[in-house]
Amino acid sequence: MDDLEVRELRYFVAVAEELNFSRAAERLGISQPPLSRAISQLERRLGVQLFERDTRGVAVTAAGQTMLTEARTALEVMSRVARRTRRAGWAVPTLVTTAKPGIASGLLGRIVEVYAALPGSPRVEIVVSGYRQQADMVRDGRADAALLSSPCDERGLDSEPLTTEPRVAALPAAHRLARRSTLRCSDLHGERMPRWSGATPEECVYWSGRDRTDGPGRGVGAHQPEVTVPGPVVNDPTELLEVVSLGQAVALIPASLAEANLRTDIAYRPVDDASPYTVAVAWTRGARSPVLNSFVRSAIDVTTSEQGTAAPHVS
Amino acid sequence: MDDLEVRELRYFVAVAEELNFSRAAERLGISQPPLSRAISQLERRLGVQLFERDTRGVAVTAAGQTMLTEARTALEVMSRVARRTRRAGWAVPTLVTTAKPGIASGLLGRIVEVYAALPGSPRVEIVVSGYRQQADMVRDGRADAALLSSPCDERGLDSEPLTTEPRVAALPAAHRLARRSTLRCSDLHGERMPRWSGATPEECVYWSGRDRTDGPGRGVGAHQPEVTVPGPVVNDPTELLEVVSLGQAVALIPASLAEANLRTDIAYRPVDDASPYTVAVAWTRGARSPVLNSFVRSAIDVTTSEQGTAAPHVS
DNA sequence: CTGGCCCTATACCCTGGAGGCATGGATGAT
DNA sequence: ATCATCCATGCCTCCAGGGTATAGGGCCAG
Repeated sequence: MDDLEVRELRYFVAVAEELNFSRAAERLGISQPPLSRAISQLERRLGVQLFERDTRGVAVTAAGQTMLTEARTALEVMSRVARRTRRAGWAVPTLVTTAKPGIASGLLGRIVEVYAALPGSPRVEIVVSGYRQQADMVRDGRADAALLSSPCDERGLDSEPLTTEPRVAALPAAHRLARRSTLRCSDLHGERMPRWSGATPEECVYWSGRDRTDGPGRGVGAHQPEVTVPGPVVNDPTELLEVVSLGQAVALIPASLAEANLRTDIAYRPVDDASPYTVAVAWTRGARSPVLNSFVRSAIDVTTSEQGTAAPHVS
Repeated sequence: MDDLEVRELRYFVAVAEELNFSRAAERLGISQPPLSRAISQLERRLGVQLFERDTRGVAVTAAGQTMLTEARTALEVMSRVARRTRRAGWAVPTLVTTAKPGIASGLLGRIVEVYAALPGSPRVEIVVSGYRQQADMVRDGRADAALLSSPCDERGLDSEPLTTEPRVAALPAAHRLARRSTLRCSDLHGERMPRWSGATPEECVYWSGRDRTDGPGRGVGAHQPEVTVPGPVVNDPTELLEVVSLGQAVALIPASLAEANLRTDIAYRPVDDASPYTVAVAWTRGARSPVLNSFVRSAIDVTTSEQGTAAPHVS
């Protein structure tokens, strides 16, 4: 019968995240009583109890939990509508692409160069985005396509792999593991791993050699708890290597990065069972306009032609 | 800055579909002037012209076209939030499944039987749904899982194939093609094909042997126009065979249906290049709760064990 | 036990905006 | 020329979302 409104979802999410009506109200820029009322009305309309109010704080019920995830995606989709439409209305049709710093100026730049040379291709914009922002930018419509470096959260996106390369452990030259010629993920358990600035401590596990994404289909995999330890925060690859060199952490990095930074104070060792480092081009699930198609095609063409001429990896 | 509201999206979609403000307003249950104003405001807020009003009717601009698709999915997601949450709030946790009539009572019934016997499995409900409603029911949250018979529109869903079987042409015994031992899709061009009640004439092509779904990834396929002709409307398999027997149409049906209905007045002939008839279990993209996982597992188990003992197909 | 403290819920008022009604203006059909 | 059709504008009404004030109920310090 009655659909929910965006406002209600925002209110609900705020309360569910703050677990406190007053703080949530403040965050929303309204006062507390209207918020209480709105949530009550919401619960009454849905006929479902979303929160367990027990006088000292608020808890989310099971139903509230499912609503929370649903509401988050719904809000995402709603904001995407506006962004996409605005962009579609631009006088000059523009394909917006994004990637993280190193890739944006390198691979993405080359792809765009090839793509822009095609007849009929629109204006292309390259946005450099920060830590793991790429997927979100595509999801909420700020970008049409992105180069993602795995592992990352590809929910809601379609993607096509471009390059894949093994990952190696970067160790201080004097590290005990540096004497081994190859390693396994389990060898790194207990080691401190650098965090990219912007990453939460939990996200550190992404760099511990396992993919976050569950395998599709039958892979009904339970996650094994990771036992690497969050280490110092770094802003760029140079900083990361510096931290390793100082013995403050151990990092898993793509082989090409190791190649480009051969140093006597750092030992690079292949990690056999680490998930490979891949770069993929991604776009909104289901969006397959001609413009997007030919961009994806360009990305594939550029990487396959480069792959053949690439230098051999360090061993 | 300012997010759109659900109401605005509904208004927009109504106008875009009706291409007429008055009719759209009527459909929305409001009068025409507020609708005009709402759309104007929407355009002003987005800074994008959505409609081309040229005094006699309304046309959708390019930007409006993209907004239309975005808005449709957004509305879908919004209504899903409410449905899912309501369902999650039920006192008795329940897994809702759906399939079309024949499959619901047969395969789905057996799957549910197996699943319900598992320890810790919740209450299961089987909803019988009509023509191609299954995917929509999962998309909008009325069902958790569905058995889809291909070809069908799986956008927004994850799925896992269960059974696959060839499709055969059902021909009147006296039909000229009945003298051939095998056919190809092109042989059926120009033939009348029955329509399932509820299907639009265009959807008739789904039964003409080609898949609607574009191949994923690099398959940037253009659709070939189909040249089969919509025939009489039928409600169930028996009716379909009756129509064929009377010489009013020719149908492509799964081999098992042919097997179960061997008749002297109908000839079944394999069609070599028809896309196979497959049944898949599908669920909302990304939803992978333990409950859902084990249901999918049950579905796979049941079909793989049945597949081995299945009777051989007619030839 | 009691008085502050920290929550959320209730009561009451006020205002912005959604919607109805009447009408204007433009264009095509007859 | 007249009418029909269709979208836009102006004006009014009314409700729901929001603010302020306050009540009510646990928790803790003294």
